[in-house]
Amino acid sequence: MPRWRRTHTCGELRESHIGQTVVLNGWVNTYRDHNIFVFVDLRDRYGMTQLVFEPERGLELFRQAQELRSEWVIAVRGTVARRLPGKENPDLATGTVELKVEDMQVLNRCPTPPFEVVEITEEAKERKREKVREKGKELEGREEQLANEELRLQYRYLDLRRPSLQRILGLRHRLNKVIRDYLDARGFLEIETPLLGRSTPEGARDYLVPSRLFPGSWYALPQSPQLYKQLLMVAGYDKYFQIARCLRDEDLRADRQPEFTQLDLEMSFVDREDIFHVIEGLTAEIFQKCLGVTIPLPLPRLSYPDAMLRYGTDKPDLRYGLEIVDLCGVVPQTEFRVFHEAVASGGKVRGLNARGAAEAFSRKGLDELTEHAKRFGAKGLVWIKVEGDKLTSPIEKFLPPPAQQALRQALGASPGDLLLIVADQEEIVCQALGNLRTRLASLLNLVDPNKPDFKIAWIVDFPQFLWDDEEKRWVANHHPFTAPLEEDWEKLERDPAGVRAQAYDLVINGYECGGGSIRIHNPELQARVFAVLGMTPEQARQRFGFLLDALRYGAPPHGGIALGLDRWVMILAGTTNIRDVIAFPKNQKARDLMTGAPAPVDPKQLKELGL
RNA sequence: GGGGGCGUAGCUCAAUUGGUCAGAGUACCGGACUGUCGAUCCGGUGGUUGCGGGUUCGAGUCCCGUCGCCCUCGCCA
Repeated sequence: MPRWRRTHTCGELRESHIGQTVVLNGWVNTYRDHNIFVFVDLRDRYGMTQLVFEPERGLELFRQAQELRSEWVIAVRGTVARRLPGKENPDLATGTVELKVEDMQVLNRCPTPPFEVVEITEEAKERKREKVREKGKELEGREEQLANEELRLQYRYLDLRRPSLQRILGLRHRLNKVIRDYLDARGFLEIETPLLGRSTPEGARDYLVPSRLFPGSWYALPQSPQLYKQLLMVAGYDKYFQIARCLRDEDLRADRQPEFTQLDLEMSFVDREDIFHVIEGLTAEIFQKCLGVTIPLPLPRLSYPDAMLRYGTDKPDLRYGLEIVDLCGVVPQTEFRVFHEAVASGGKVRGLNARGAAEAFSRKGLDELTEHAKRFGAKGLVWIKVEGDKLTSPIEKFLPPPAQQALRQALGASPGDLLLIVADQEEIVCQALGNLRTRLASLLNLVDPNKPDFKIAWIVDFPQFLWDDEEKRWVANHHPFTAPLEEDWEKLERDPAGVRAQAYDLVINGYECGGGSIRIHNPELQARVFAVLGMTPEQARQRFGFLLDALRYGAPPHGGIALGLDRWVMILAGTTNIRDVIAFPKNQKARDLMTGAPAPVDPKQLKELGL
């Protein structure tokens, strides 16, 4: 091999190397056999270099070159040469030179791959289109499309050869490095915590691991290192972080995998502002070093109630407006029974203004919007088209002139606008309008996928508890160790719904990218919170005894946050599919199509585990 | 568990209302070609239309079931 060890990578050669004898190793990306020349684009993760084979270098070598096929692995030795004038390839970083091959070793052959690994850049496509146009031919409808994702996941090692996936994994590496450097420079310690732990109630479904030595007992894989990091605070490791794998046995989504990675972080002797400060600095650093984008600081903050009112969600996409407006004040002037009934029964009437969108939606389009709203529990959707000084709507006859005037004013309506209104219980109004808002943004192309735009905000003042109608009890909104706002402590027992938590989420472009809180460091307060959650002291002791004990042994005030790194990479990379940012992801049923996991095991293994 | 979408050649897709429709591009194989770069040109191989059943003179197309994949609701402290 030493004779064939590469001297350069496939992305490296430039005009300065002209005349040098070099060795390249890589995969055959494409080959072009011209009878008297063979061109090969040799690819590795650094780039691509054009190889030229000519018969005068030896017929044996040339015949070998004609045999080359996609994805063969080869080593070549040759002389770097300037390309002929006018034959440069502007799509390649190495496009001014080529390698005149003098010797070659086929390191491995490859059967015809199940799908093409070759990736054509947008620039190359555009150049091709231009060429076709010059020749006066019609542009053929041949657009590159990726093979079925199922197939690509099955042959993940082939799909991962694609430059765009290699770029994303490179970005992911860079993100990890920026985080480690940033936190290291500020005195944080990276500490690992166990994967085999104890199952805790509340929260997501655990992945369980049977114990061989204690038949019938189980470890749980961590949903997050939450408890351990609090214990580290008690232990005096006042600035901790970990890039930690977390596992939750819940159903998957486009932005959710059963195993994912968090930047887990915790600090002692801090309040919310200290956490914000660290994370805002880190956020700016990440965007600067990964994308060269400057994020203005401090980051804006939005209270949970405000977010719910204006955007219908606690993770609003702030890249566009379409803000929701409360219209309860306008209802008395209308004669629409549905509005009056909603308000009378404690519900809300709210709407939003899709500016200039009246033309964009036909009757059919409006029906589709209505269907969309209904999917989230709304009984209907009121639409109003603003046409000059006239309002066109199915409920027009219930809107006397004063009501029309008031609606226009409340929603800031101008001619050409489309107003959409939902009346129902508040939760449903929020869900319906919140989802309508994102739907409209997509239909109206309010977000340009090719123009990087990052709107980052903190969501604060979450409620401490939510009522679980199924279990008929209060559940922790964030988690049971979150500290309530001090001024709300007195409400704990008499008005749980009114207790605000010292919790915060970090939202980027509509994705929840982080969440954390100031924790409870006082065992009495912790016991009171457990009580609200319906846990008896005995249950609390049984489940979290070690934490309650630790809090008694000199726990410092502390708090922290966890960032969902997979989602960060998604946003940095501009993809909407979490599988694009994980080297070996699971499919939607949590299967690994490449290895076949999960799979049955040998009965012998089960017997050893007492199963 | 519910809702929606998809499944046709190795790959990406097409195939009026059920009626020579099983096709195109690409890949692959063979040939031509003195500078290509998604090479081009000529020719060829390649299909149990996911699987099973049904309706029909006739099913890729309609019906029922089933499997797989994607999106989504529930779920995800």
